Amino acid sequence: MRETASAAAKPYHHGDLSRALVQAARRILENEGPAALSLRAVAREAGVSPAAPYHHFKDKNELLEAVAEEGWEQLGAEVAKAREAAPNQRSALSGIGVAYVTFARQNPALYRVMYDGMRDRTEFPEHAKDASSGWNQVECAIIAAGGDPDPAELQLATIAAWCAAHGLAEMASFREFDALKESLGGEEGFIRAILDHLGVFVRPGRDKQPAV
Amino acid sequence: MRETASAAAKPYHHGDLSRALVQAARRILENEGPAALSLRAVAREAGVSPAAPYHHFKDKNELLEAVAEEGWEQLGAEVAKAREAAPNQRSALSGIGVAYVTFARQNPALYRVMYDGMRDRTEFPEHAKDASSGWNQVECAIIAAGGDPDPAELQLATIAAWCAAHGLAEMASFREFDALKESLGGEEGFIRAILDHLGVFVRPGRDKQPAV
DNA sequence: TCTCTATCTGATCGCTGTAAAGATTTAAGT
DNA sequence: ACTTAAATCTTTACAGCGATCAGATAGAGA
Repeated sequence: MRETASAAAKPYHHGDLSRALVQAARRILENEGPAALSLRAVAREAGVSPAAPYHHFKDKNELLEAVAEEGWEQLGAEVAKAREAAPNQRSALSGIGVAYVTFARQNPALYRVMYDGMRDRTEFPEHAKDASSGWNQVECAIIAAGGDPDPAELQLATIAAWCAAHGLAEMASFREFDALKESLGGEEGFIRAILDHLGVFVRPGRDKQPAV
Repeated sequence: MRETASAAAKPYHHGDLSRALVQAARRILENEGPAALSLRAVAREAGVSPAAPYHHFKDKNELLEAVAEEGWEQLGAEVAKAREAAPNQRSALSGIGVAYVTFARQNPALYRVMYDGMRDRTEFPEHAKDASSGWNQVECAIIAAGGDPDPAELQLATIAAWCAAHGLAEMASFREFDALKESLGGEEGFIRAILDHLGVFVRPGRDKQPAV
């Protein structure tokens, strides 16, 4: 039967296309922006006919979801890196926030695809259930930062943190704020200042052992 | 003589098409969602040919901007209403936050158009410069709530508040949070809890005279 | 009245997403 | 090895989209 699509060397007539399509899509996103991301353009970029993608994705949306999925994984990895790099559990939360917004700022087209996919749903996306997901990591960091929240409180705090980071990710692009950014020591200083102002990422409490 | 958009027999010249187009667009948005909002559909809904809109708007984007503009005005009005209804200056900020998110939740398609227009810009939109704009009202409410912030602090606080509200507006649609919402007394309780958690809308300080 | 200009229509172009049918390659069963 | 079934890719086609342009129409001003 078919192998689990994870291994590479899967020479067919054109290789394992579904992966190539996602990569092509990301290349177009980076080079030409979200507006240029048509299914046909992706097929063209991958060197196949316009109809070929339909053997791997139900429709354009499903391809975009695959692209978004990769984005969420990458974001999760960035968050994890920031968490590990933090000197203590409390500052970990702050680092996560900065990492999140920085990722969004550095991959604006990808971030857009990630959220465009979410806006059509009423169910929280699957990727949040992975242990390595950004969402779970924020939860763990909140627990680790102390305060021993009950489940409802934890969910509330996580939602709040996510709202702050996402909101900032979408607001940070305006030139209008350039002067303020400069006075705060550049982009990262700006991000940190807003997140600190929102307070979610610097909760009171004692350090604890890492929960994950 | 021109009839004021009040429907009548259909003359060759519509009378006030540009307004009718915006209204048609909003009707489509409410009834069929953002995906159905094509220029041709708007023209159809307004009863004109597909090319007619181009005599009033440079392209589709310009029409959407007009729709968004109306949305921002409406949002500004809701915010103003909430501000006036507040018993004191400090609770005004909280009321503004709830009004903002509630507006976004009750007009999701319109809110989407409003922000889709923003995501392509690096300049903060014009509507923010009006005294009645939501942005200016948040600034005034922050000043009125006390704390005497210097300009940079004021800008920071306003951005932070906006991030929180926008982030929440986009996160509040997930069913995953239904149980939490219920336990917090419904949608508004949920909104208030998150915003309170983020703290922006309940800053310390004494009441002051209204600044605007 | 005649003309000018703004507005609206109709036809058209290139692009899009998607479907259906045919071709080709790999895998499975004997 | 030979046949058959399944998976993959191409070709062709269609309807809808944004946009342009030449021409029809109507109201305003001379």
